[in-house]
Formats: sequence, C-alpha cells, structure tokens
Amino acid sequence: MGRKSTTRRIGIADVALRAGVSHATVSRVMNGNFTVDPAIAERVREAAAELNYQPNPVGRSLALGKTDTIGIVVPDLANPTFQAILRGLSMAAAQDGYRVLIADSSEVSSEEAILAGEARRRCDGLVLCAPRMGDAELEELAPSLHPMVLINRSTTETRVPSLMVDYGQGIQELAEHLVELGHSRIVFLSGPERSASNALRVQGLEKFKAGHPDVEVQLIDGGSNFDTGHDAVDAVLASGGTGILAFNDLVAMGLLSGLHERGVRVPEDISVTGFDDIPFARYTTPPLTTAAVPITELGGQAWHSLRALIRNEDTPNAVNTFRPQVEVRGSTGPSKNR
Amino acid sequence: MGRKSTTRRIGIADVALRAGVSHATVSRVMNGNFTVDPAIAERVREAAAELNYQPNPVGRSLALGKTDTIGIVVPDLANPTFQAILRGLSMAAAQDGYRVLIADSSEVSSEEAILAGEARRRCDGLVLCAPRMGDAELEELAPSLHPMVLINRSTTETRVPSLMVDYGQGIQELAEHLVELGHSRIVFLSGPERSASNALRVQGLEKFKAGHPDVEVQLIDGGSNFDTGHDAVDAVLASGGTGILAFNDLVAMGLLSGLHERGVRVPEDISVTGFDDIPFARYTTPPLTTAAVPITELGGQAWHSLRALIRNEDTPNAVNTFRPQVEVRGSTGPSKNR
DNA sequence: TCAGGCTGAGAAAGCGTTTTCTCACAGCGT
DNA sequence: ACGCTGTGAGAAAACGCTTTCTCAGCCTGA
Repeated sequence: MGRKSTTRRIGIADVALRAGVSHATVSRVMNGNFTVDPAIAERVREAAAELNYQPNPVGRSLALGKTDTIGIVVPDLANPTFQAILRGLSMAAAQDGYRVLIADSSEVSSEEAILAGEARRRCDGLVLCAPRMGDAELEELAPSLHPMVLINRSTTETRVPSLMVDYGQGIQELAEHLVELGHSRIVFLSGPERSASNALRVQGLEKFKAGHPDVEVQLIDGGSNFDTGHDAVDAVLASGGTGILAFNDLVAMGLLSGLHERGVRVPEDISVTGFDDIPFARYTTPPLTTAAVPITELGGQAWHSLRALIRNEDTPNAVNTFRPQVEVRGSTGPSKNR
Repeated sequence: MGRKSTTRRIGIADVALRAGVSHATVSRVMNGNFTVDPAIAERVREAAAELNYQPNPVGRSLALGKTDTIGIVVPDLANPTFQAILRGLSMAAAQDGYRVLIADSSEVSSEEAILAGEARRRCDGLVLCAPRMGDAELEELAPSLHPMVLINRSTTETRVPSLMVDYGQGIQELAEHLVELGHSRIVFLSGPERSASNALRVQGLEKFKAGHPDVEVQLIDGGSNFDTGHDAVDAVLASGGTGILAFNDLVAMGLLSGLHERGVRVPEDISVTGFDDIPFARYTTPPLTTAAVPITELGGQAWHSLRALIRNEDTPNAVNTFRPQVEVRGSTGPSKNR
C-alpha cells in the first residue's frame, strides 16, 4: 500500500530545511523583515519558490490573532439590495486585502443572532444587516460582536457605527413628487411588518400627512418581493388611489406587471414609484420612478467604518445617514383626476 | 491608566480553571466525548455557560486541519447568474454547517488564479467560476486547488468535477423556436469574446446552421450586460434580422429597452430572446422568452459535489450537465415576413 | 491478597505560524 | 589586547485548540 497519504502540504519547516536555516528565519524573510542577511534571504526565497511554498493562513491567523476576513450577515441573499451591499463591501474590503465571509439568515430572526456570533468569531469584524432582530436582543448582542457596523439599525452601544438610509425622507420626497403631479389619493404598499426600514417609511408618511391634510394616504399591507406587488393589484385598484408608493423596486415591478396584465396604463391611469433604484429599475416599461439609494457605495462605506474600528482609529461619526435621491422616470405622470 | 487592555477573550484555560479540570477535559466535553464522568461534564458545561465560552474557531481549525469553510471565486458579483450560484451554494453549504468565503475577480482573469489559490488555502474546498481563465492555466492550477469543483469549465484532472450548463443545446432550442415562428433572419448578440460559455453558444449555433441552411444567422459582437444590449439597437436594426438571440437576459433587457425607445414593437416587429431566466425576466414588458437554467439548484449541486470530495467519497459523475429549458413568453412572436 | 485489565482524567505533543529571548560572533574604541 | 556594543540567526515560547500518551486508581478474578 506504499506511502501513507497524499504528499503532505509543504510548510515552513520544509523551506527552512531546504535553505539550511531555521523556521524563524524563513518567517522573517516571508514577512519582509530586513534584519536578515541579503544572501540568506535570497536563499530562502529561492527555496520557497522552488517548493512553491505559501504560508498557511490558519497558522498565521492563530499567531497574529487576526484572520484578514470580515463577515456579513444578511437576511436574504436573493434581495438585490443585500446583493449590492455585499458587492460594495467585498470590493472595498478586497482593496485592503480582506475577504468576506457571508452568512444568510434566511429572514429567520432567531438565526441572525447565532450566525452573527459564529461569523464574528471567525472574522476580524462584522457587518450586520438584521432588520428583523428585536431591539433588546440587538442591544444585548452588540458588545460581544464588536468590532461591528450596523446597516439600517442603531444601538446605544457607542462603539458601534450605524449606516442608515433615510427611508423616511425618501418616501416623503416621492409622495411630494406625486402631489406635484396632481395626485391626491396616494397608496403606500407597505413592506414586511417587522422590518425596521418599513417602519421608517411609515414614519415618513406620517410626517407627510401632517404637511398635507388634503391628500388621502392609504396603507396596504404587503411584503418585499415581486409577488407581493403582483398580488396587490386588486387591492390597489379597489383603493381608488392614483399614485402608488411601492415598498421597494421589486414590489413596484410586480405591481407594474400586474397592472399591465389588467390593461391598466402606467402612468396614464396610475402612477407607480419604487424604492432603491436597483439596476433593473431603469429598464422596466415604463422605466420606474424611484428613490435611488447609493447602496453599493454604502457597502463600501461599511468597510471603511469597519476598517477604522479594526485599526482602532477614532470613529468620527457614529451614525452615517444616506439620503435617497428621487429619480423621476416614466412610471409617474400627471393625475388624470386633476 | 489601570488595566492593560480590554478584557482578553476567554479561552479554554479559563473554563478549565473554573471547573477545576484540565484543558483536555474541557475540550472533551465541548466535543461530546462520552469518556468523561457525567458529574464532571456537567460542571464543565456550567463553567462554560457562566463564562459564555465559545471555542476559538481558528484554534480548532489549526488542530483539526479543517475550517468548515468553502470558497467561491466569481468573475462578477454584479451578475445575477453568479449571485444565484452563490446563493444556492451558500444555502446548501449552510445546511451542513459550512460557511462561504467569496472572492470576486472583477473579470480580471489574472486575478482569478491568485484569488483561487488564496481562497483555497483558507478553506476546505473551492468552487471556481473562471470563465476567462485560459485552458492551460486552469489545467496547471487544478491539482493544487483540489478539492474543487468547476462551473462551466472542465479539465483533464479527473478528481475535479464539472458542472456544466448546456448553452449550446439551449441556444439551438431558442433558435428552433424562432424558426417555428417563421423567422428566417436570426441575429445572435454575442457575449464577451473570451467567455467559455459564449463559445458554447457559438458552437450550438454552428450546429443549428448546419441543420437549417435556409436560415440566415448573423453574429454581432457584444458583452454581457444591460448596456451591451442597449447599445446594440442600431446594429440590430441595421442587420435586418427579425429574431434576436441575446447572449443573456441582461443583454436582452437592455435591447428591449432600446427598441422600446425607438418605437420598435416587440414581438410584433422583432422577437427577442434572453438566456438564464433570471427572476426579472418574467417581469419585463413584454415578458422575456428565454432559456431557463436551474442556476440556484446548480449552486446546490456544486456544494454536494464538493462535499463528496471533501469527505473523500467516490465521485460518481465527473461532469454534470444541466439542460436549459426554453420558457416561451411574450417577447417572441410570429415573423411579420413569413 | 495481589496481578492484570479498565476507566477516566491529566500531561504533553502536536497543528503552522510569528515573535520574543538568547547567544555567538564581529567590529569598535581605548 | 580586552571589554563592550550591535548585528543577525537559532531556540523556544506563544497563539487556542484536539488528541495521543500516560498513569493513577479501582474493579475483577484467581
């Protein structure tokens, strides 16, 4: 049966042996420590190259107490918003030589806590998107997860920066836009009940209502995906509203599709807005009026905040707010009841 | 200034001390080894709970020689196809307690090799999507990356399973579909030049041409995203083709949007097909006829193949082919020149 | 009663690095 | 010529865990 197993992975010892030096010296050379005689250093580099030696990251991690990896917890990897955050985060982190470990909690809020803990222990830091987690639990968990940055959540733990999108502001501006077009019956197709960002939208609408007593604002319960929008067509038509604020672009696209099937014209009969400005929003027919959230940029900012924390730099602003920007496209137009 | 630093992370030694036992015993208890006296085990568990002890994964990884993590290299995280693979992979791996580390090569083929190596060293296995990497380089790299599974690539290294989508078959069926609708001038909006999957499509079309000498098939160079499709409108109109096979759904959607701007009706004037059946495909107007690739399932299959490799089980089928399924929707219709 | 076999837990040896500690040797000044 | 400083490299400890090795103590059977 011959040799025991497949050729064992080559390690620092092999290089040391081949170069005729000690482990320590090899390590020094590999890490660019200049207290090594150039001739010896060269010999080590040669040996390393010949053996095609690459330091074992696990060993390094243990010795250095860092993994050069960060974790991100997302509630649903199928959602373009989180995909974009992940992307922005990953790109930015890669610039600094960090990798990203992903943990998808599948919208199960009880999983969020466990996954976050596990991910955190494997990584040097954490980005937490946990829209469903209760405030109390978040508060309790926060210290043990440091360094961490929160997306669309905040905590009293001062060391934890928050990156927030001002959904309230965004939805108000969209509503304003509809009012300017002459709409006086507005419907908000609301998102998941326990979603923190949905709550912000609802709050924004309350403010809006206060400033526009003449405008009727209805609320229809819903979710956060295509089907939600598609299935809401009947309710929307029954409401008599002419300006529809969908929870996000996905819901808006579902609604658009449903309205199209019914022969309802957009924006002639009904105006529809989305939220997020996902890449697809500009390619719907008609192109979707929405509030653009610079979400990839937010992912990048998440990394910069986290990096500051990891490096133990001062964290200038604990909460960083991103303002959505209304993008007027073809899905909104003058009210025919004006 | 008081104490040195923030309270050091608690480790196995602390638990051992508190429970009045040795490191070894704590380890045994934590790993469910039953050769420990139940009373002592209970004491250890108590101590662990009180201290809220969680084993350090890096230490474990070093001792056990495994990380319970797999890596995936993708060329572009912005592409829905890779997002879906990532998602399927991540969900499936999570079922078995594995996490996923992502590496985005940003379409730079030289990065692919380096990233793959780095990711592999940190993980127990690798899923490689490297459509741009040269065959020779892949061949050379493959052994050092084992265990690994390839997506849409293959290698002579027998230990490396491949998961392939039969793009050639899919594009043929789409072309057939157009022919059945009476189209005799077909245009293929081709993908990135060095893309392996694009080559498969082109091969498929060659076969198709052989079987349909009467049908004219043109090729227009392009890319793989929205803009490609949008920018190709002029070339498409100039070609005189009435049935357009877009490289993928993104290109098709861009094209749809561009045609709409020009007032060209789909499918009355021109029929358009996509490829992949991304979630958005059914919500375009008109809904996109495309070839559905069970891509999330492919991600899941990737995990199962990789798991078999990691566990050193027999690998039954080295190459696993997924057949796309034509989904006829509204973007294709009878040719007006029939 | 005592040898031999089990059982269960501590001691210690890894796992693959980095880094501190230590020391040999060369070079310098007096 | 001798001690002192400084340089460069090896020895060994540390990182936090798992697992083998070892051995004390008990139990069984002759």
